[in-house]
Amino acid sequence: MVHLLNPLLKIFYEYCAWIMNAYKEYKSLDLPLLENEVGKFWVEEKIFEKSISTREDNPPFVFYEGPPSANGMPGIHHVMGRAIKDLFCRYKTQRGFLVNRKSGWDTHGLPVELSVEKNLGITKEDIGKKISIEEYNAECRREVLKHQDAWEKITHKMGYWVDLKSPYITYENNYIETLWWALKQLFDKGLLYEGYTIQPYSPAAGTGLSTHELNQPGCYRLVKDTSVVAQFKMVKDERSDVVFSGIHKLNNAPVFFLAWTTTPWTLPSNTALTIGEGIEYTLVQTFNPYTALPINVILAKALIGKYFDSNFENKEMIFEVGKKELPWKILSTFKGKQLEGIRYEQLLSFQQPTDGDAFKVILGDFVTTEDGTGIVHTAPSFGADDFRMAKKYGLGSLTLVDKQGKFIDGVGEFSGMYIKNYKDDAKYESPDVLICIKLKKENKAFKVEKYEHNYPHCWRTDKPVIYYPLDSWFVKTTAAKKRMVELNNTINWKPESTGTGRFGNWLENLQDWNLSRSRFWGTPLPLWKSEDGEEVMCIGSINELKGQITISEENAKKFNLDYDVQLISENLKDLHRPFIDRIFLVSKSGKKLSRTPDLVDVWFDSGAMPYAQWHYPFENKELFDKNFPADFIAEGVDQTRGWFFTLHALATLLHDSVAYKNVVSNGLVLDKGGNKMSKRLGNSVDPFSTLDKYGADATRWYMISNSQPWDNLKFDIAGIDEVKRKFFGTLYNIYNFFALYANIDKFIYKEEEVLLKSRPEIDQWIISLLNSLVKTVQDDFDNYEPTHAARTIQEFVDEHLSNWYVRLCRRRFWKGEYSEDKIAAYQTLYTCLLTISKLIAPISPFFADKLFSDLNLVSRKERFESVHLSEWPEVVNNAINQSLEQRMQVAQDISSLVLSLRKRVNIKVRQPLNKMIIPVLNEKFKKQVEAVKDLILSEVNVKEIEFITETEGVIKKKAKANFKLLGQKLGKKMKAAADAITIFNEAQIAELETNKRIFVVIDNEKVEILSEEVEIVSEDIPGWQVANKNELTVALDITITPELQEEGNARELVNKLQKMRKDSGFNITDRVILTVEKHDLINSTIINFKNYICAEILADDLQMIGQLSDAEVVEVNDFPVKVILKQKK
RNA sequence: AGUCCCGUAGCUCAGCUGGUUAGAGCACUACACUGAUAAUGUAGGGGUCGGCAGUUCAAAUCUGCCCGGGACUACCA
Repeated sequence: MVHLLNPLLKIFYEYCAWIMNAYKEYKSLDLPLLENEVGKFWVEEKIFEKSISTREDNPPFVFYEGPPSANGMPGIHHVMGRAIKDLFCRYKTQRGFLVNRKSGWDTHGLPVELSVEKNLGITKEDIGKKISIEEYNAECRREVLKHQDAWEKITHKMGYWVDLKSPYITYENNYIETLWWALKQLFDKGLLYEGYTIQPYSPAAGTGLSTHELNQPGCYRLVKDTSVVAQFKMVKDERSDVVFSGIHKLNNAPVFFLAWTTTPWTLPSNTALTIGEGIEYTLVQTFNPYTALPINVILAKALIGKYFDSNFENKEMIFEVGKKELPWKILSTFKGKQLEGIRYEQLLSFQQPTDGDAFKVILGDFVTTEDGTGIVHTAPSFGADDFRMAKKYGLGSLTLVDKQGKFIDGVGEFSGMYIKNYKDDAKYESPDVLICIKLKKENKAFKVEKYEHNYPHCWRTDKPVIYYPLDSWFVKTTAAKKRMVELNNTINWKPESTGTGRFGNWLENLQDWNLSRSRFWGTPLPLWKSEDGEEVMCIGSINELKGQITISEENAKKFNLDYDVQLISENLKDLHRPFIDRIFLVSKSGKKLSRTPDLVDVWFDSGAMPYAQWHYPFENKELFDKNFPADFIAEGVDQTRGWFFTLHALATLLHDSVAYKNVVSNGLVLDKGGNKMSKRLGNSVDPFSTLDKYGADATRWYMISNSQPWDNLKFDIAGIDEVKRKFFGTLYNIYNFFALYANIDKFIYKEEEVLLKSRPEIDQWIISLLNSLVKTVQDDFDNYEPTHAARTIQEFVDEHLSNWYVRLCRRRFWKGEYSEDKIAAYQTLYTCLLTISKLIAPISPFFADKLFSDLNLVSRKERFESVHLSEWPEVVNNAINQSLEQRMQVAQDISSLVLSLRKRVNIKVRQPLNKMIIPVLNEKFKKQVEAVKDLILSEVNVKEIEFITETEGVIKKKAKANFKLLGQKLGKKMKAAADAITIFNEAQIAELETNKRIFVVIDNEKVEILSEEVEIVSEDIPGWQVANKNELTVALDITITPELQEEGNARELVNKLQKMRKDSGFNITDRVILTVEKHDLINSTIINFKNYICAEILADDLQMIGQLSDAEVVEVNDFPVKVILKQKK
């Protein structure tokens, strides 16, 4: 790897490699360096482009890129999201699909505007005054792609394959033109309409506020407002008979609804009272505390305690102003439902609504009995809930406050008063207070008090916000609600719950889509309206607009307008404001139409990307047809009601189709403590430095394997390190091991494939596992379950390939002739590595490609220059051998048991032992073990396996209930039966085995138990050290005979001498001469194992001498041996 | 407030349609391996499976309620 730093040296080495036909060997694993190199290779050889061009005629797999805003810097969560997108696109490419990946940039919207305002030190009010809209928008255009280079850098660095050369950009004219086309489609279908909506509005700033702005820190503040419980007088008629009939004849006092408000200024605009359908209300006889007039009031039963003292209940009905003892008495109770539709007299009748019914009781689901009276004062103009209710019941509204925040004319003494002190008037009197005084005097206020609560404030002016109806254009999504639900049911959501739950519920409660934004930098609404509001024209293309301009030119003189058509046309090169605002059109009836100044919600921009990215339908019609709908999209779960929704809504409305067939909504990336990352907290992870340090592959692998994409990821750098060590380190070691010996033996895969059945058992086994692996991984990717795929691959590499196959086969690679067995070993390992390179390619594209190339450049087995152009491995079903996999599992289990037994009695593996004993309960099991006997014996350094059967009489059997089978059969008796079975004696077990059934008495009832309902295991061999795992039992003969001791000593000595060789820096092939000082405890070992020792340490001579000076001392099983090891020249 | 997700060992996560010793990796401790070695393996300790009820012969798993973390949406008269 080091040599790659120098290009000349690199060429030289590659030349050498070519001449020598050798696999590259590495000194260390440096992922970032490797990725850098592979990344360059991709660029130079245009691998990404080729991955598309070579599949030109294949079926497409359509992917949509959700456009990021280049206005902000990429964060680590983008790496996460893009890793998911990338891996499925790469996988489908490997599966042979044509996967086009057009990138895109989201360029409009508030964040851009805010950052421009911050940069220029201006506020929204300055736009059009201190700075022209033209200059402002030019600034936005510059600002928005500020970080584009950073985005491109991270894209390359993380190995995200997306076509950056021809991105769609939402501010471009072509893009906007498609949006207009879409809007016109909706307009023509009658799905675009103008209406009121209640929005947070700052009278002081004279602007509506987005919820985004309202969520700025510090906007909600604790304030003290005058609150009032007002009395709304009930009208006595048929509807209210239910109430009046409950009043005793002697009581002639009027009946009032009590409703509480913290915004008394909205009371003149009241048009309804809302109650809860299921809430219980009471009619209470009492007095007005301020006037002492006898009254009857209605309020929620649950809230009586808030206004009445239980001490005065049912007291004599006498009261004077100023007294505290307010007597009260419950006359009757009702369910909310019974009160529905009852009318009341207007509280403050300055004006009457003209747009609908008013002053009646309605039902609303939002009413609670947590505070207030359980009856909600409803002013449709000043509350979103109120507005919704008004629409539902066809209620009229009153908007007696203007946009400056003052009462309009015709509100009596309040006319012209500001509802809050917006002008910082020192002598300001609050109409809230004045209204309350008035109500008190008129016997219409039941309780007035200061109330402290949280109320939103404008973050620019620090003044209270009000909710105010504003003109807006809507998309009538509710018209297609049913269809949207139906289509949604055909979408494959990952996870499913997001689709059915979060998204599904959202669709069920769908509201019309408010498109209007009163901003500057965004797609202008292509709507021109006459002054009287009666005629509206929607423009669907630039050509159409040009045509209309020509017509309007002729009319310009009529309207007395200075109209420079040439200038206007030139300015059409930019469809943004302010140019577009200067255009006026003429309606068919000859009215002047001017543009509605609103912009389109940016979510419309991105939701229309399937069409707009191709400038459809003005161009690329065929291309669009082939690329709609998408097979796959992926974004964060926070986009559920954002992009996922707008895509779906537009596709449904425009094409009666889904926009995407499969969608992965991934979770958030949190810090390692599970907190949201934020710059403020300083816990955000910089993606650049992370990728620089750990590499993209390790980062991607970590992200994908650590948690399911839709679970939040607790991002911990240490986890990446672990992945690097554990997974890539292991894989790298395996490759290096392979390369080392393959180069020595000049294995370049030229020989004929050794038939699978001619290969040793262990080769067949790993190939079997490998094919099972391919199958699993393929299924996982097909089902959009990348985490399981990654974990399965990881387990295969770690547990099976490295820790079992390579470890057990090491000797096959470095011992002996270049025989068929050796070739089989090479071929097997090669196949595993190459296949793995393909399986991991979607997740870790760099390392995979390097592995692929390193193997393939020598073998030339594949005709592809990159793994990403290669074909997905085919599952060879008849290579999968379940019983082989099973018996290898048995071998692993037995080895593990023997090792644990050795551990228990503290005998190291280097000490050979004579035998182990395995009880066999059936012939099949015995055959299984015998097939893998040699592997086990060499692995655990034991000389023999002895099988014992019950005929020898040493096995102690135990019975255990099969809960699943017996539980279903016995039900309540299960527990007793299980206990009975556990204490079966040998005779009972024997009976069960011979007769295949046994009867036991449980709860005084005879119960038949069949042999298949019981598991029989041998858990113990009396007198032996045994270990169990499931049904498996192993006993170990731990007797160390003098012969075994000597052999153990010999091995120990060899081990120490090998270490000496290595420490002395001898080459692997150097010959040596060994001299050992005589010692009673070691002499016989050396004599008996002389040949073995010499062979292992490559000694040509071994001498034993009485006294040895200048000797080194090595500890051999706790006694010191003096030796001299000399290199033979 | 509503909708959805998550809560299993100190940490990160597996545990399928309920079935009896609740698993892995990291970390920790001990030991081993030493011709894949700036690697690796084995063993051990460590868990009232967020809490409480319920269904069931049997609940980490199913149901309800509650608590905690998160996301989105809507906001309080």
